[in-house]
Amino acid sequence: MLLREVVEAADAVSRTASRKAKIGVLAEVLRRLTPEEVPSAVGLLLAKPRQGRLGVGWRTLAAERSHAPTATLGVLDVDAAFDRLAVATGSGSAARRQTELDALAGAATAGEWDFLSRVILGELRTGALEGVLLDAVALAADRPAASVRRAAMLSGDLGEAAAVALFDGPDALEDVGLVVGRAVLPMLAATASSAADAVAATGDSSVEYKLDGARIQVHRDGDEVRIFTRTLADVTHRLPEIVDTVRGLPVRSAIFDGETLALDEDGAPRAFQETMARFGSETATAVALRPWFFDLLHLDGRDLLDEPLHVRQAELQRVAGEWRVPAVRTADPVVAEETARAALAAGHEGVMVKGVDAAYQAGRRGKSWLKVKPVLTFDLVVLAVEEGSGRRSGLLSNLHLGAHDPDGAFGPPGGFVMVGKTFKGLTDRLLAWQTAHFPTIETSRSAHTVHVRPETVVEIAIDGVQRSTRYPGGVALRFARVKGYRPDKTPAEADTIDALRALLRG
DNA sequence: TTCCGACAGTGGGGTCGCAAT
DNA sequence: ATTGCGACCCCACTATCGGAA
Repeated sequence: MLLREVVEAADAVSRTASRKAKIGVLAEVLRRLTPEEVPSAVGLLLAKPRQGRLGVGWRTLAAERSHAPTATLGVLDVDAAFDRLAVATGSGSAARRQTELDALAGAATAGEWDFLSRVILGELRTGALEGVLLDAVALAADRPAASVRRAAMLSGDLGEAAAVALFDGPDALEDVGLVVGRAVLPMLAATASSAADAVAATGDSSVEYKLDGARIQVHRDGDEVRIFTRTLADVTHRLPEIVDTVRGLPVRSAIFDGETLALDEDGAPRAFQETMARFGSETATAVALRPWFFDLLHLDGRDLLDEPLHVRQAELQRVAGEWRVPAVRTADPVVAEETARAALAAGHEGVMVKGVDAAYQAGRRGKSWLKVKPVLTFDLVVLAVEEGSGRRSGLLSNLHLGAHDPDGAFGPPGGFVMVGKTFKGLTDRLLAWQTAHFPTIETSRSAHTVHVRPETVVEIAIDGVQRSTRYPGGVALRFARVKGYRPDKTPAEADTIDALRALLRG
């Protein structure tokens, strides 16, 4: 298939808001692919190349390039070019990447290059990603969407599931199952405002400590152990101590779901940043990571995915009890709240509340898993606003937030110290208001940023703060979002940098 | 007819490795 | 040695479509 056909389909998908129409367009393209084209075409349509990330970002793409007058590139030509980009490494690789990009751009029309650029950056913005494409595969292959979804989630690869659905017959699709050693998409959680509310929704529940680390999925098959992240990257080589731990468990084969984090000398959890410094490093070993498991998807030849949580937990307790996340089974909101308080007192993030009768829904953000974390709010002052992009083009979106510095510890007394940005929590109405308001108090303007007089107070919710080298106050907001503007407050009444810094020591 | 589940999009801070400077 | 880029950990929230109720 020609790349042009994929690009035209993507353009058609962009032009309609109707999901059914998007699905129809995509299904038509999928039907015309050959088997060997399916994984790369799916990679293009999801802006997730089959090869993974190509080591090319917006900066590398910024160079001016010339294009072909007519469309001759095939889907497999692009796939081959992506192969060459993905393997470019070592001294001189940046120049080789540029050469390769020049060649690809030169073989593509201007419209095709615009599309390929978005694929390479990983942001197609056509309003169709995994969810929509999965339905399109089901339509094109005339198979139940649930079967395609299950195959995609259990193989961790929609491209592979699509190829099976389209070409290998109904039985082959149903036969795609859990394989020890092959990563499965992890189940995700929705948010609840309190442990009591969460238990009210999930009934008989497992209330578990929510740890502030990195998600891990650990597979063991005999002596072979593999560890995957939430996005299914293989990080086995970085976590030898977890490999050893799992090798020591009394199982032949198993798939564990859990979290890993670093503890300090007293056994208290270290800051997320310290866990990540170890988790992300190829060489650091000074800080040990330990696993905490909360689910078991497979044990000694038996898939447990469809078993209720309490059955999976009983098996987990039996084979890896000492590595389990602390958990309390209850339907009592009072007990759930007590557990949440205990989790926080032990230095953890909050709790997860899970219905004990629910199956493991790979890749879904279901209502049977609810996360509960405390929310803090602060009144801060807007220092600047950035122009939005995509659907926020033409609107002032991302706010620069400052805390009051009455004593001048980080600048002139009575000034404001930037502590973070946020674009979250804004409704269309607030975006429109911001866009009208901030230019009226503009002091200067740089490329995409309007700097303003520090007189607009906004209430911001955060999960906490972290140490920062980026911001002058040494502290940055974590997961900041707008709750609403506070026209009733003056900038002098805003919360102080000291109040935020105090959270660092909390 | 109204409600709500699932999705897509919009970006946030921090950390690492690596190549270029 | 330092800097900039890219990948990837963590993540919240709103708008929208279309099936469920």
